[in-house]
Amino acid sequence: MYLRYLEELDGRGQHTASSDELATLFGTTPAQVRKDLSSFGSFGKRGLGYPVHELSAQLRAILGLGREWRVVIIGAGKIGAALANYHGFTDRGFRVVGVYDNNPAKIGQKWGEELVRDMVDLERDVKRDDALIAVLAIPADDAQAVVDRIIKAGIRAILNFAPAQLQVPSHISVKTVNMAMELEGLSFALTNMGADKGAA
Amino acid sequence: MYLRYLEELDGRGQHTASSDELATLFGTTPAQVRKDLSSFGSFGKRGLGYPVHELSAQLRAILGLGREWRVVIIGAGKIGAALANYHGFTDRGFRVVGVYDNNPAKIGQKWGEELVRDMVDLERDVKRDDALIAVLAIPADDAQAVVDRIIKAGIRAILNFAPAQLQVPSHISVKTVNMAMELEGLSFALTNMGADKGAA
DNA sequence: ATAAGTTTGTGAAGAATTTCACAAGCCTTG
DNA sequence: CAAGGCTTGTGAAATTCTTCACAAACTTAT
Repeated sequence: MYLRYLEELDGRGQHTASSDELATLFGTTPAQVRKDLSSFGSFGKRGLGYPVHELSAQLRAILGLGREWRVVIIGAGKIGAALANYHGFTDRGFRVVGVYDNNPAKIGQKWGEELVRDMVDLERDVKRDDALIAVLAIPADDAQAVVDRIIKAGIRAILNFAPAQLQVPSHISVKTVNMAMELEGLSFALTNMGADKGAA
Repeated sequence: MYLRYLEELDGRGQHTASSDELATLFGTTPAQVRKDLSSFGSFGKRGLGYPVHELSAQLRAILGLGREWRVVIIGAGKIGAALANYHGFTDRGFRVVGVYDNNPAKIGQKWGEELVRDMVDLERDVKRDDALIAVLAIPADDAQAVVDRIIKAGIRAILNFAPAQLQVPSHISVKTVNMAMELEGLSFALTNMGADKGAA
């Protein structure tokens, strides 16, 4: 989150930003900003603030965005397409090296610059292309079986759009995004407005 | 999250579930489960556990899922399409009452069961259809201007896919989903593996 | 009906996170 | 170069969240 805003400021040519400015920018407190950043190092200059451009670079390094990550997308549906077309994705060094589906009607079709491949080749390709990240955009019922396969093939992180909790060994990172759940959160907020002390 | 698993158990015909069972099911502790649920009421039976079907119903009520929420989708791209096609969306009572874009090439096109409408009609339609929730899937630069417009028209909650922090009055709920950020989190986890005590 | 075996709900303890507050440090001005 | 004005970095206090532990309560078996 810090990185996103810092890059925006950097793009506008702003050279420094104080913790106060950053805090109001994304809805937190100056103390929080300073504590967060201090846990990775001492980036600011007293009396002046944080150097926007330099701090951006530092954060990119911390996040491991200096290198290229090879990504496979599993499930040639709308979600995968949205991701692959998304600039903020390729701009960060995430390169799609394969798109997979098990629907014969989709296999072989053009899909952006790639062709949709058959899921049976998944393991082979993951190993050959050295992909470490997988985007999972398939039905919930199929998710766990596919996860087991790709982990064996060498995948180490999964961005999961299937509405299912995945069982993985502890050395595998999983981030699950569930759009229905996000909307349910909004429904809750709308339903309980006023009862609470104002949900933001 | 609780609701998702309880409905799954319910579908399998399971009548009760203990906090212990629920905890292992979605990776937390029994104490956490009991504390969480107890903050909304006293649903369990001692010696037996929680009644799966009844608790599901209670949670749906708490989340405000008993009613129909009318939703407008702004931006007739892949993300909006993915959402509208998604069952977990309509099944929860979220009904799409309009899809909007400002691209003349898209306006009037068929889009699921709806036609893509012109953004200039957004305010009028939101008021007329009494939509309270908006899904924002448009470029970051346009996001704030659109948000200002739809809030004036009566929108009270926003699911935001634009990579931008939205400024809204405190009575408006916003949930921002940023796919690039999720991937950056995975990149960080991969980069810092072993240094930490094993990121889950 | 009683006893044995579970499991909840919840105060209290413990851990983690956030906020406070201020010394130390940097820049600018005169 | 010294003084005044900001802003960071960080211990300590305050708050919030999680875990512990156990009495109360329910079910089942005999």
